[in-house]
Amino acid sequence: MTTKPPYHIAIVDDHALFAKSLEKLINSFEDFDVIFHAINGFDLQNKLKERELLPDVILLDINMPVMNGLETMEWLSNHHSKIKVLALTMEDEESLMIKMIRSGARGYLLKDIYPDALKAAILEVIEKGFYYTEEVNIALMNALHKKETPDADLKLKKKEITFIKLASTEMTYKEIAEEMNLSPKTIDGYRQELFNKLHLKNRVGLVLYAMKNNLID
Amino acid sequence: MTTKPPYHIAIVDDHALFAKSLEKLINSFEDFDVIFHAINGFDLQNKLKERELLPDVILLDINMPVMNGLETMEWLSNHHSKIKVLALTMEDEESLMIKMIRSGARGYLLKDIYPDALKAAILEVIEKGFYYTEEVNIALMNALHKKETPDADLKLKKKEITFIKLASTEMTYKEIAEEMNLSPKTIDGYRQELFNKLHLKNRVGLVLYAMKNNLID
DNA sequence: ACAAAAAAGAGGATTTTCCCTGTTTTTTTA
DNA sequence: TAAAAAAACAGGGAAAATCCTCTTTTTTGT
Repeated sequence: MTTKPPYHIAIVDDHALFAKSLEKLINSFEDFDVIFHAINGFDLQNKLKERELLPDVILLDINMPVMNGLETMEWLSNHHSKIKVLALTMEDEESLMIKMIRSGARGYLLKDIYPDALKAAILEVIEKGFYYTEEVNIALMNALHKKETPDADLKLKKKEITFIKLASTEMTYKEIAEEMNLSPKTIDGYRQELFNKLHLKNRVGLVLYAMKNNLID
Repeated sequence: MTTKPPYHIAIVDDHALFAKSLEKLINSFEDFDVIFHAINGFDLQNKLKERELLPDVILLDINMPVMNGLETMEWLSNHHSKIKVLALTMEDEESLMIKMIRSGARGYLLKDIYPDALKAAILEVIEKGFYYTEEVNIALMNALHKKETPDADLKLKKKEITFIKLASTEMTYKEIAEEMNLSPKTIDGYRQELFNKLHLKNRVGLVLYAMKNNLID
């Protein structure tokens, strides 16, 4: 399966100014053609359905409000595994990087790279199938070498997430119990369970966990 | 003082990919010319010093690591008050918006706007001297109408900030007291004082305050 | 140097959080 | 449909956090 120029690119990013600028930049590269722009994962799903021409490469922003990069990546892996995806993000968070790659992203780029690097990355993804920078390699090594604390991707239940969000406010547990229509003792059970499996010492730890995992803010 | 085309624009943003893309976009507008790109406030200072041609408008990103948008804006007001500055940011935080405008920004743009809106904004800044969107006007109104709660920019003492940072960890107050070489009772005083003046109900509130004000993370 | 202000510290009581070991109820699954 | 698993709930106690009023020490302004 050899892809031939012009290469078709799609951009998924909720910041129109960035997306449109990027489109112009990429179109200025020889042999590259931006075929559409989606503002989030849902929009991407619709646009992929209604078009017969699929992109060769998708540049996927990770931080989006409606359907974020990770969810979108998982959907893409299941429905369009042939399309190569380059994740695009503002900050390099190691854990997120790992998750994106595990979900099928072919590369991971920070938005502070220079245009030439982007062009090289897209080309490499098309030709070699992946593009890994030094940072990504280091993160991958770290992930492999850590025997303990896979800690990162254990799944929380809906009620646990609801609880964490409420615990990350000024409400008391009693108030949270009322809000969730559960006994304070049940709430206490949630708390204890979460403390145990997330290795937390107190409620502040829970708030910090919520922050790091984008459950709040 | 009438500015004539071509209009000279400078971009200050640490994300090279965005900055370079934006440059291409703006250069594609008629009568607009990007004369340089700086990656933060310091870089901007240097570039303004070493050039004889000054920009008419600066597009200034607010979230930068080295010298952020607000600090840069204040320097610009003092040293280059004739250059019009449009603040550019990912998210609309009302308090930050107010601060930027108070420091001399002529307008405030979110990165999710469309290119046409950017072009219109730059033109309006050049012609009318300012560009205020609906959001900014609302924020300004809110700021004016709020008699109480200037709440936002009250000054915290060094030790209070140290305390808040430590309170935003899993340490107990006793441990924090040891860390700061103070009696637990003194720490309790700090806590109470902060609760009172920030209108907080508990320690979680303090952590949330620290988050919102970038004292942590 | 001295009064005023700010910072540090204390006593003591109440509430909330935290922790452990259980039972009862509901849901899942073989 | 019976057994197993998960979810909800409870008692009771220790630790931490919260709240109030108050005294002592240090710093500051003039």
